[in-house]
Amino acid sequence: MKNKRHSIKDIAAALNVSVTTVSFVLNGKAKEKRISEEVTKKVLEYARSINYKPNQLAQSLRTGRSKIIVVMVEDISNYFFSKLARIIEDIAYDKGYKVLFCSNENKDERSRELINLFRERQVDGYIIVPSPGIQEDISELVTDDIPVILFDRYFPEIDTNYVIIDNSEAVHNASQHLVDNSYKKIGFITIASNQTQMEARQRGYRDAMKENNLEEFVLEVPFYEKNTGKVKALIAEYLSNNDLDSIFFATNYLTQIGLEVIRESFPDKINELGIITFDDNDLFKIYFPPITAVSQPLEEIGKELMNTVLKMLKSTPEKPYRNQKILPASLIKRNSSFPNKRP
Amino acid sequence: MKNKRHSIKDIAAALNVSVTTVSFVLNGKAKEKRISEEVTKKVLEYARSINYKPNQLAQSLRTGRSKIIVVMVEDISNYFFSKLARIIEDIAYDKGYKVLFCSNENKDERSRELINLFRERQVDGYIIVPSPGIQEDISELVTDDIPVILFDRYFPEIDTNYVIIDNSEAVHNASQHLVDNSYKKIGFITIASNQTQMEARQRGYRDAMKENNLEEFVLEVPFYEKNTGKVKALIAEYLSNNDLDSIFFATNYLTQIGLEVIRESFPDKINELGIITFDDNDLFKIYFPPITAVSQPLEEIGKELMNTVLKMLKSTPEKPYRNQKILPASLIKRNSSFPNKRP
DNA sequence: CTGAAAGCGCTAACAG
DNA sequence: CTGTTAGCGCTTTCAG
Repeated sequence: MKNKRHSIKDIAAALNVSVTTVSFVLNGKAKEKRISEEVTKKVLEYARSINYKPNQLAQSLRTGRSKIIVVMVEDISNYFFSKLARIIEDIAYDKGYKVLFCSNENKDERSRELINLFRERQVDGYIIVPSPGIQEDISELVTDDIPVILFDRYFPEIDTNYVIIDNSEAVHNASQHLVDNSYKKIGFITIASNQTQMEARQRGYRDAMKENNLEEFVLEVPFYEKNTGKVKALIAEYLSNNDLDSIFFATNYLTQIGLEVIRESFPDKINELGIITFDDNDLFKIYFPPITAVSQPLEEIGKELMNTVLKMLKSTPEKPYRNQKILPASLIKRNSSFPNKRP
Repeated sequence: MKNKRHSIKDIAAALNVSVTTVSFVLNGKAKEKRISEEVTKKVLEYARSINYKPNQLAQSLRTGRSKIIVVMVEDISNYFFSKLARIIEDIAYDKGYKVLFCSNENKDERSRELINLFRERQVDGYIIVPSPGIQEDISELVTDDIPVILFDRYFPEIDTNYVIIDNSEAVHNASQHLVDNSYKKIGFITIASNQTQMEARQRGYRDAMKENNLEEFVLEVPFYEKNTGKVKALIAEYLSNNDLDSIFFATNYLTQIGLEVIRESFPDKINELGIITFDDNDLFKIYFPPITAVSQPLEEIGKELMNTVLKMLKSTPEKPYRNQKILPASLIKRNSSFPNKRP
């Protein structure tokens, strides 16, 4: 039952035409190359009948396109990225592309390794969440006319395509929402980072506080301490030193750690503290209390990203396809940000 | 700066040797083919100096190996699978393989599509979480001598490699843990499914109940109703009809839905109901109460899977590499299963 | 309208 | 010990 693969040559031989003709027909160039209706049909039918599938490898070698797109994110096991991966996957397979996912852990070293790895393997395009210091590698891709699009964050200094969300606006709105619900001492826990997305978020918070004449309480957790108990200690200290009535977590995993701290050290506060988190998670909905979250439009981001690379793939270096998209995020209001809905 | 790629021919020309020599040297066959030390060194050094990278595509076309492994899971955005993906990714890149992740949604149709898609693209090996009815497609892969390994569940009828965990044992232990903590009316909420892993889990529960002379309360949620509010209704109904003192959720997403139901319809019960879930999640740790979970050894599963495909890739049809591994799961005990640790 | 043939970059059998 | 050469399967130019 091992149906040996058919090649274009087999078809040509069986039908007594040349491989050229077969190739033309199969690539939809019959009209253009003015192949007779008759032959065209014959080839098409025969190809169907033996269930001919072109050898992608050979095709790639010849055309130089691998039909592979790389999606490099910070951590594929992160809720936000894995959900997005699911969406991108669907679009890609639909369009005949394969997608390689990989995680750079927000480290430049690893990002570089991965980019080099994939450059060697003639990947067609890159969708990247860039780690802080890889502008150079990114611009190299750009100058080499390799389709690359950034998302989640970008480098203002270099002219690339990107899809991001309006972080400052989103955080600004969400902060205002806390103010509207009469929270007065609003803390903002974020990562010490000068990446665009984190800076924008902090700006959104600070602006909102200023507009409302409220004091700013920002805790910047050093980035390299991710995963360590030190972050917990820092947050715990921050919480006891400031008598906050609400907290805004600027990122997914800080929320997790923060909630852990609250659970362990201030369990009674969980039902009075106002809480908002950046990036939603299925489980926040069912938390006690359900947690208000800034939610990124995953579906839209995924589509925008894929459509853009696809278009870039089709464009020429002379007239490149440009797309720098800023999408709005939405605020999903749950009990954790309404004092009157507590406990 | 656009450093045009170097080919093996360039090297040969530059060094005045033949491509064969270069190829042999570069493939580490210098010794075997008895190439002189001198030439070997010369080639190696020159290759280094121009930063030569072989064209994988050409190599693949020639050798028939793409160096790509497919990992097909139910849903890559599921916590369990995405964490695992992260582990597999690391091992694969380390070994010079690329990994393609894809989600079959536990649907046969989609599984088949994907398998066909990848067969056309000469993928080297498959790591698969099989949907219920694709035994045939799997055995086809097996009889065609294509490395495939199943995990999470398997088909007893066909002789494949697999990596699974001891589901019945794990659930049995966990159930016993509830009994030991003096829960008497223990409910078991699962999916109506005859897949091995679900059957084993239910068996583990039932056995434990029998051994302790406790009544069995099983709710089987029809599979196709995943994602609908109907599941919620079923669970709500089940909970009001049975005055349970504890619940065992047989799967990840049932826990989420179940907790949602409890939150919405029986909020006061959250602090008395004993709760255990199958498959951990970072957020269960910080829930109120923290939720006891059966946790699969992700790291081990990932390693076992990758090592196995890699070995299968190296083995011949005559002496295939066999590996059917059953790993133990562990119970992470948290407050939700201790009546005395509840407020 | 169709075919011959070159060649993408690499491997490996065969021949010195 | 090293080189010649025939492909892997496909696309595409050029020549009828």
